[in-house]
Amino acid sequence: MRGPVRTRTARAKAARPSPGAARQAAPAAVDLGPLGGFIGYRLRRAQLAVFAGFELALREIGLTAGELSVLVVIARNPGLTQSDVCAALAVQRANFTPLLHALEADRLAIREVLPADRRSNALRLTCHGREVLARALALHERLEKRITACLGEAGRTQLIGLLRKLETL
Amino acid sequence: MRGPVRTRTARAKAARPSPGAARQAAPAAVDLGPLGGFIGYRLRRAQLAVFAGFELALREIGLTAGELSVLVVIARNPGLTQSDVCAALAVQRANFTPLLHALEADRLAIREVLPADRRSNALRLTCHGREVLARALALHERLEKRITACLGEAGRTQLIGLLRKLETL
DNA sequence: ATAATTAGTTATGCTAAATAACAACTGAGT
DNA sequence: ACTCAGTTGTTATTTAGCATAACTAATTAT
Repeated sequence: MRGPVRTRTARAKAARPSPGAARQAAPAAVDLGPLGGFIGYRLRRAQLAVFAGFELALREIGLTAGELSVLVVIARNPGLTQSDVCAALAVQRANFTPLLHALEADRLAIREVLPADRRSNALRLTCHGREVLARALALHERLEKRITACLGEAGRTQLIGLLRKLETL
Repeated sequence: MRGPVRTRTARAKAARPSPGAARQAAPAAVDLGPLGGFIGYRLRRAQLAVFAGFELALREIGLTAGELSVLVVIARNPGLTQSDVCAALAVQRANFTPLLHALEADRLAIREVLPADRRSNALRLTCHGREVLARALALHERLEKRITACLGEAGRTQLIGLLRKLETL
C-alpha cells in the first residue's frame, strides 16, 4: 500500500567507534587532478548532497522530488495536460504516466477527461493534494534555508542564475 | 564486445517540419511557481544539459562520465586501492567492481595484487589507458570551453565554488 | 474518406545507486 | 598461537531515473 505518507527505508546506524577498529591512517588526500574543475563532476556531487537533504527534509511526507515538482506545477496551472507538464519539467511522457498514477492513487491529483479533446486529460489537485503540497512546501523550505545558510543569500541567487544559464547549453 | 571506442545510441532524427504538422499554439508558458527557486530542481535541469553535452563530446571515445572520473583519479594517484577510489569519488564499492572490470576489459587499467595486503588491489593505467585518457581529456576540454562560453570565466569559477560548498551540506 | 498527428499508455532496456551477504585476508589482544 | 572483529573486493538483488519503440484512441488536414 502506498499512502500519501510513506516511510522510506530507515537509515542511520550510528557508526560506533567500535573496539577493534583499525584506525585509518590519514586518508592520504587523493588528488582529483582536472576532475575537480569539471562542472559535470561538481554537479553530480552537489546534487547527491542536495537530494540527500531533500529526502531527509521530506521523509515524513514521503514525496519524491519528481512528485513534488509535478504537484507544484499542477497547483499553479490547473487544467494542464500531461504533455504540458512533461514539456515544462523535461520528463518523458512515458515516464510521467506511472508517476501521475501514483499521485492519483494517493488521492493527491485527478485526471479529468476533457470533452473538447478526449485524448488528453486536464490535471488538477484534490483538496487533500493541496494540503499535502502545502505541508511539503513548508518542509522543503527548511532545506532551502539550510542551503541559504550554506551559500549565503547572494550565493544562492547567483547559483540559480548560473544553473539556469547552464540549462540552455 | 565492448571496445575502448563505443558508439552509443544514434540520436538526432532531424525534426522535419512535416507536412500535416499541426502548428502548436504558443506553448502557453507554464508557471513553475516556487519550483523555479528550488536548488534541487535547477541542479537537475543543469545536470541534464551538461551530461547531454558530455555524451556528445565524448561520443567518439565512448567513455562514461563515471569511467572518465575513475581514469583521471587512477592516473593521478597510481597504486590506489579500489576502496580509495570509491571513497574519493563517492561510489559504492559494490558498484565500482563492474565499472573497473569494464576498464580492465578495455585494457585501460589493471589491478595489481599487493603482496603487502593481498586483499586489496593497486590500480594503475596501462599505456593505452593513458593515451585514451589524454584523448578523452582533450575532447572534454571542448565541453568545458562551451560551458565557459556560456557562463563566462568568472561565472564558471563562481559556480564551482558554490557547488563545492553545497557538497558539504 | 484518408492520411498524418497527437495524447496517453505499455513494454522494455540501461545506468546509477543502494543494500545485504559472502570469502579471503589482516591485525590486535589475549 | 589463536580468536575475533574489521577490511577488501565480490556477487546478487533491488530500486529509481531516463530513454526508445510500438501501440490505441482521438483528432486534424487535405
